[in-house]
Amino acid sequence: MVTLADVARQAGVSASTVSYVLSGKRSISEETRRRVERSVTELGYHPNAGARALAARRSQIIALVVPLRADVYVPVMMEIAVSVTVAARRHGHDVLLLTKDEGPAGVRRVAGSGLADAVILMDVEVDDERVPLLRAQGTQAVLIGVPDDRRGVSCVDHDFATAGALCADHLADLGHREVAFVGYGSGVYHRHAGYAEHTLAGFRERAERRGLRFVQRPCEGTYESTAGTLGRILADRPETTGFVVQNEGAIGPLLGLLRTSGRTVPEDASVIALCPEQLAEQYAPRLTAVTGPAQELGRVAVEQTMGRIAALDRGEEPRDELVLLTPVLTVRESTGPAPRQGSRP
Amino acid sequence: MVTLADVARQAGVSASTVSYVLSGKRSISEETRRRVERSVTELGYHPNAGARALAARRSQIIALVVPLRADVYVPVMMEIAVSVTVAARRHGHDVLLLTKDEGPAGVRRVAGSGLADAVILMDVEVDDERVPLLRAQGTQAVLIGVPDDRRGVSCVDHDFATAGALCADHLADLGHREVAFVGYGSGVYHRHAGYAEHTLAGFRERAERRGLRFVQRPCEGTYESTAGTLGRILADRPETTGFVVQNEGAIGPLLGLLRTSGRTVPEDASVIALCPEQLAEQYAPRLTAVTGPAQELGRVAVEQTMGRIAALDRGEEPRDELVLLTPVLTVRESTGPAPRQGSRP
DNA sequence: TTGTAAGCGTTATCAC
DNA sequence: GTGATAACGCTTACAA
Repeated sequence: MVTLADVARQAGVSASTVSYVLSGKRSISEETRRRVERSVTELGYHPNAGARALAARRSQIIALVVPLRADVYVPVMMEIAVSVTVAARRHGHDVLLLTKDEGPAGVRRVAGSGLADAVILMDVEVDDERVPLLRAQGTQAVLIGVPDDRRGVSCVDHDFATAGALCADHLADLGHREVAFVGYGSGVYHRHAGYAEHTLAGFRERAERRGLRFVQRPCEGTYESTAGTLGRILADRPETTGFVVQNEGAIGPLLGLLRTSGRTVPEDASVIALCPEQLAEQYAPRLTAVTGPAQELGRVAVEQTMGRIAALDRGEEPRDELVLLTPVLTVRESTGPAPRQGSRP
Repeated sequence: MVTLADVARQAGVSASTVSYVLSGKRSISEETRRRVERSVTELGYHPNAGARALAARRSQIIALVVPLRADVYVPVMMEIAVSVTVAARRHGHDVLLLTKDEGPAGVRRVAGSGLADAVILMDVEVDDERVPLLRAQGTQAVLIGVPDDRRGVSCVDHDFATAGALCADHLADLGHREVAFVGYGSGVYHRHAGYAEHTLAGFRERAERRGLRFVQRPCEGTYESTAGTLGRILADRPETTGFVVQNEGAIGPLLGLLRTSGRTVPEDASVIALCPEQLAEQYAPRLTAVTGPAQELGRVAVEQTMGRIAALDRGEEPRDELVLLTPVLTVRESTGPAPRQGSRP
């Protein structure tokens, strides 16, 4: 193994000079710099990560905790993980992959041992038990998701309220007057999951402002529950022509059931989904959808992480940020102008 | 930060004793062990990862290189990544996530700096440029996939030949006599991608042995190419009743086209896919499919990695293994008995 | 069974 | 602009 000392010897300078050439933390004469850089490449020197971490008290590693089971749509999770990795590399950091099933212990371990300089958590719960631990440990952390108490950490998430509002606007723009919001199972709302509540609130507020009549119905996402949900909607409000679906599991069944009930999409009924693009593209007809920028999520999380570490290096207290990313509406084939009143039998 | 010395002081023993209690590398009296363990928990001691890596010359980290783009079906990739992480933890190791776009440089960096003790590569090409580098560096490596020259590394992959054979057997068992293999685009075969060639060879060999008549047709996986492929098959061999599809992109189109051509699956034509379970479950009808055990792939890769590291620790030369995992055939709704001869118009 | 001490390869503080 | 040198926190012969 090639060490700093080896490079120093062959370049005819001291070890500290080599170190400073590499870190750029003090001015070096052109002459010396060149000699050192030459030796570095000639010998194929790579600074030892352990030694560096020990001396600098920084590992240049951030830990990323991913959910073990696919609560999130898996390709999106992967997209976030990869974008975190790529962004971290741009900042000279590497990413350590942890699974959520290690629980708080995993976070304690990597932060406590100095293995990671900071952690990024995915799949955050409103009362996530890892957050108080992070705070107590003084571990720098960024959450992808927003817990109730976010003191001591930074957060980034989709702007669900805007997502909901975009749906209401789009349907209103198309002339729909009577619409339905097919949400998650009622359990999700009972535990006050932020993404579900904010979406609904954003939708509701905008729908009211635009003068839409609407119903909101929970839905478990199975075929049966979707059938039940849709049946009730059509029984209560037979004039409903616009549907907003947030529950990904309900999309397929809903499309099938609408067809079965004799309604053509988008001629008789418009459907707009809150889901990833990949998913929206996959149905027939392809779905008009509101989608959050998954890669941005990872990139911003890394920026926030770096910001916190930098603050610490300057001896400042890191700021607890909250960034909400604006989703975009992509119009595809599943939405169209509202049918004329009474055109259905 | 709590250090070894802190623990030693409060337990009234030397630093090395604490170290040995923790590593179990020499026998310790019950009395001492208890005192040390008590201090460890009381003080909340976590061994410093950098210091440990520096002194032990082992980071207890393995690097996992994942493809950046979804050449592989993403959920499966994620499943493998997670299973690698979980398996590594069981062996006291952590996983560093690298993306393939860093190329050979990434591998050189993490191994050269001692950041990782070994690397696991996904998405391996037959003439992968990272393999010679690994060999030259003496970096311990395990590949998920099999390159042409696998000297100096261990490999684990699906047993594609068996997968192909299982397809032939199943169709033969159901009484089909005339079958078609819808493969990948011809480019894949021209560059001799192992998974494609081995599957086809396994299928062919077994089909011949079972007396099946068959054609093999490449297919790019788009709707248009699938239409072309199927059209040619039905023109050349109108009596074809069994289809094997390896190209995931071609599955949806094929099912749609068979329907359009007036053939009902599985009454008129049987379709068997080589794909992940999740995908097979997702079509209507649900697909009979041959699937490799993705989680096993990750687990075995980690076992192989640990084996190589252990060999090194014993001063032995690590053995270059090749493990092929047997896929399983799951019968679902897309295959059935061959229709009676001439039952089609 | 336990202790002493010499590294491991960097970084960073002092000096010059 | 450059060079000694003392940490950094742990592992592991070597002694006792």
